[in-house]
Amino acid sequence: MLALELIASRFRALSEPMRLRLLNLLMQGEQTVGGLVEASGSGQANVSKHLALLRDAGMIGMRKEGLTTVCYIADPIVGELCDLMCSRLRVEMES
Amino acid sequence: MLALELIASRFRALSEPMRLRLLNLLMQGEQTVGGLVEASGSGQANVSKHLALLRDAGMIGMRKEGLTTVCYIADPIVGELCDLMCSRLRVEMES
DNA sequence: GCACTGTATCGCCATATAGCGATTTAGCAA
DNA sequence: TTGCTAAATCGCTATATGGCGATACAGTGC
Repeated sequence: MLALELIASRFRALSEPMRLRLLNLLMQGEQTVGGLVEASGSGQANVSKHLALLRDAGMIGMRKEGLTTVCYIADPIVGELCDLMCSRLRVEMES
Repeated sequence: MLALELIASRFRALSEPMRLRLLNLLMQGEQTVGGLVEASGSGQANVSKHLALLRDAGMIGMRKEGLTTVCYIADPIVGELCDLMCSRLRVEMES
């Protein structure tokens, strides 16, 4: 895959509100898929698909623990990118 | 618009290879739409649409100069985000 | 007025994907 | 084995969007 496509695909992983919500929840600590379903207010199938996409993008990790699957932030870039974007938006709001 | 949707829409603006290419070209200095069409190797209609999207996302600015339209990077976040993503990808490649 | 040029926009098609319910799969326990 | 639960996957629909050619619009010069 070309570099630009790789970069674009990672930005695309951050381009859905529901995925940002899931990442935000995970930034408070690791959680099970079920916990994320409940906390996000979305359907189980959707959350599962979004999490798989985030995993494929390398942003989160998942480990099986018996019946449940635990998710956690795997890429430190996630917080940095969101902080950068958020602080920039704050600047624009104020001006 | 909710904050998460705003943030998501800005990441989405960065989620297409062609738009990253246009931004990369503009990081070398401002250019006309026609110059970007030629340099990008894409069609005029597509480039125009991508540029309009980037403008709506606040990432570039455009000013009319006679017949031509000159585009320029308007948001300093563009370079930072791409640098961050690129350096992170380099780290992953090496490991 | 007319012609020419640079952009923007339109109409179309193909693809991607978010969301939903239903189903399947995997692991645990009786 | 059977049942139960958590998660993944399937099938589907609706929507969004990238790319294309054609067209419309706007600014310049004749």
